[in-house]
Amino acid sequence: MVHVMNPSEPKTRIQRKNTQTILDAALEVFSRQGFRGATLDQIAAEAGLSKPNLLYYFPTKEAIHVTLLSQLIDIWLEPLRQLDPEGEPVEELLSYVRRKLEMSRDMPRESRLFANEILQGAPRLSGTLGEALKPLVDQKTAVISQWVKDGKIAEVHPHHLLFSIWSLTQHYADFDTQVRMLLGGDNADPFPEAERHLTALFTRLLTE
Amino acid sequence: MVHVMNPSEPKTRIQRKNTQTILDAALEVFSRQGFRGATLDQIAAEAGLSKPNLLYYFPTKEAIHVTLLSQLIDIWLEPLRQLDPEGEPVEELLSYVRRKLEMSRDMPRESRLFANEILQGAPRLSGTLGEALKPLVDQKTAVISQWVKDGKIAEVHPHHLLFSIWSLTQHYADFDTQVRMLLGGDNADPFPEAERHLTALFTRLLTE
DNA sequence: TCGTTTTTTGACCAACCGGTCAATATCACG
DNA sequence: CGTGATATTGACCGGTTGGTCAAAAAACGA
Repeated sequence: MVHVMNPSEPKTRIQRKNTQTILDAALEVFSRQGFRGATLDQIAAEAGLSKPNLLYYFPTKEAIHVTLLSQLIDIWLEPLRQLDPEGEPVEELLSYVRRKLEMSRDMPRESRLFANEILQGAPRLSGTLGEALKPLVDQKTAVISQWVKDGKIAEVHPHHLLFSIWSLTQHYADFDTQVRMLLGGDNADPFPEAERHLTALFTRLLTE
Repeated sequence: MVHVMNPSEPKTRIQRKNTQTILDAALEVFSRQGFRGATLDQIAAEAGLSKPNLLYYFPTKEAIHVTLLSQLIDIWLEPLRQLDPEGEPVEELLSYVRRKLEMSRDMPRESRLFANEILQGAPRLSGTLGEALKPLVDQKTAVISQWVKDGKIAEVHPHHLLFSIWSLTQHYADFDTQVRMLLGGDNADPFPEAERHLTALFTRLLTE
């Protein structure tokens, strides 16, 4: 057998290191160029490996992409999973916003990879989206809906509340170029101010 | 001279029609695939023309893309230009939100084209962005800043307020696939509910 | 109508693309 | 050390891509 089929359980130390190097380089390139726009040569150069060497660890270009996306889904949904139905509603939602914003700050490439995929109509993600994302969202919107009914938070449409949280937080990763250009010449970190802004925004929205 | 150099002033009726057909097809393809992911064959097929015929009207693939982007900038900034410093602050900002949301509904391809370009680091747009977008944003944030000082709207960071408006409204175009998937099996139009949601959100944010 | 200009296209090209393969280099281990 | 398994690579391949060109077709104007 030539290709490492299960990257999460590589046999040797070298395999573990190189599969990780490749995935990291591929994340960099795919997140900027999209699937079709990225080339194996770009990924190989970014990884410091030769192109045939890439294809020693992954059978195809698409296999690299699929591996990245399937790893992404779990990471991506984790903050929403942590939303606790038993917690204090406003504080739970504000914590969720904070966690999502931290992910935009610390994992902007993952955010862009996801954005690229959705922009293209989610051709390689629609399956996973329906299986993993939708059930979780249905479950959590039901929780939010109950919070509204109980008068614990102001009246909001649960789905559109989630859309708002996603769009506002991911904007700072996906549109980073525009954000930094408009916030002035000094390359100050926009995230502290973003956190204050979003905290105020959602506090006013949820407590009315 | 072979190529039509100024598409806004074509000589003949055929040129006007075909340049427009090409730009429309290119918008469809570029907005989904990004610049590198799109091919001239795809655009030609979408336009119902032959590939050499495309290159009779535009010298290169990049020229088509640049033409689209430069046309886009004007359309894209128009709603912000209409923000009237003399108007009623809250109503002005809510109208701006409404105009941006209408653009997401009526021009989703333009929104995705813009998103794709920023995601890639705005390599073909950074110039125009600095010349056209930044001055306008500086001017309008000053207006918003004054509104805050005068106590006409609640305290908000002007730049981040604009980022919020952009991300929330454009989300419904750029992430349309995800939005429709999560809002349930029936393909109901999400925009009426989105407008109610965003109106409530910004009303609560701005009037505190 | 006929000659000129504009438009369209089939055939073609060099560069690039994802992927293969046999040969080579390196590693792990008794 | 030696030897088998693992890892790496240069050379190569067929298909695709952006772009060219000369010739044909269509539109236009007198």
